Amino acid sequence: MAAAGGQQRRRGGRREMRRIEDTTRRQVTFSKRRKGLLKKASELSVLCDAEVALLVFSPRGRFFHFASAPSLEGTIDRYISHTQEAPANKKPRELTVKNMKSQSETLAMEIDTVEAYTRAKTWNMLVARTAWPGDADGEEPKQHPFTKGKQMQKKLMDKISQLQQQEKILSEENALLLDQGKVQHAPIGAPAREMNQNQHVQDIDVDTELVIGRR
Amino acid sequence: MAAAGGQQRRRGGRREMRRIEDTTRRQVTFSKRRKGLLKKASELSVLCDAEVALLVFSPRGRFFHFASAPSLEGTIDRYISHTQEAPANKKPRELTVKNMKSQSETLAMEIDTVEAYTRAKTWNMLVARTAWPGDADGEEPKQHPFTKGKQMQKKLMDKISQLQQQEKILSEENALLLDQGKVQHAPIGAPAREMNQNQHVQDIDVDTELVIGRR
DNA sequence: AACGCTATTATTAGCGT
DNA sequence: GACGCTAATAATAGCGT
Repeated sequence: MAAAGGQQRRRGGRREMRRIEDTTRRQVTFSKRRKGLLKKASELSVLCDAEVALLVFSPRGRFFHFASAPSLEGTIDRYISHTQEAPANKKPRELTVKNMKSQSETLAMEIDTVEAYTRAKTWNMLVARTAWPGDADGEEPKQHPFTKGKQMQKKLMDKISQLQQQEKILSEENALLLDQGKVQHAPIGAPAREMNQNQHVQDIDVDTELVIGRR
Repeated sequence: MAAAGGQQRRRGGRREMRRIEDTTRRQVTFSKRRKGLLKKASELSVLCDAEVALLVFSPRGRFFHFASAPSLEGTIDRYISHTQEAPANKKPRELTVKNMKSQSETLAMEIDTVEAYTRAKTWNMLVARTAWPGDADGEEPKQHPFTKGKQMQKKLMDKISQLQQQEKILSEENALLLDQGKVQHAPIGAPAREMNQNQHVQDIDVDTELVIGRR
């Protein structure tokens, strides 16, 4: 039976998982969900003693982030290290990144880390990445051989793979271009001096209104 | 009504926001919450057209991540740019967009490589490296069991739908970009010069609700 | 150890102010 | 357009299997 036009809009009901077209709603939702996401991230890190880093760019380019570690860079750095040193099977070359430690200790080092990262990233973009963070305990990333064959799932997986590839390819254009735009130079203006591990959540953009946490 | 002394253990009840001491529970919780967090991150990116990157290191050092952009590096890179360059500083995006065209051709070749590469690595990428929403494993040190029933299939189906959506969107975006060839659609360092330079109402002091554990 | 179930809270979309 | 409220779903802790 068709509801007589008076079908109220579901509150908090199931949402269609696709871009909200209405600008206002999208913005409101972004604000609310961002808050929730940051909270969740924080909770995960606290409850489970995990290191979590979250980066969010709003559609308008404003940046928000959360990091359970003292610095966002620290976690990113750890990630880089992870990718760089995972499998020894195909280690192309020792990059400068190798020298880059993890966990910043001083500001200078932090900056240095960023520089190293930039170089590493640049290199990564130019050369195919092959390092896989499969393990951290010294365990080698095994190639998975379908323990239990579920054909249906495999099919779906394949479909996903295909779609992901396409998605990746399509987006690669933007990413690649943008990256190439700045791989040329990575001059760290170094106006990041004031960054300390004051808060784990921090605003970076000028206009940003991030600031979670309490004063 | 006053609960009789027999207060059952709350299911899903309010949790104390501090590290879970019990190892087993912590691990289980980590698995569950990680899954949820990744899903949330995904939803935010899709619904609000935001670029989201999430990095998670388990206490044991295993790495999980989510990135709405094709590559995690891409988002990290964008973040670096943000920190390095003040919003006032405009970098020549024109060149970037310009390059896009010429790069598109080269890209075709790249794509082929990437495709092959991806195909080979897809499994691991999906399962071990990229923890996309729908992934529900624990901290298993090795590979993904990945054999859960219909729920899994449903997740996969959902993922497919999602990817199809994104693919469509990306196609449109790319088409638009390539067509116009000078549009400043670039989501990077979004030009917000006219945005809200004068609305400093509450730029700094906003959310004080994030404080977890108490409200 | 993992999966599924379910009670319970948490999150949140829409709306009014 | 931010804030608070409410309805309705989503997330999830504990437990059984």
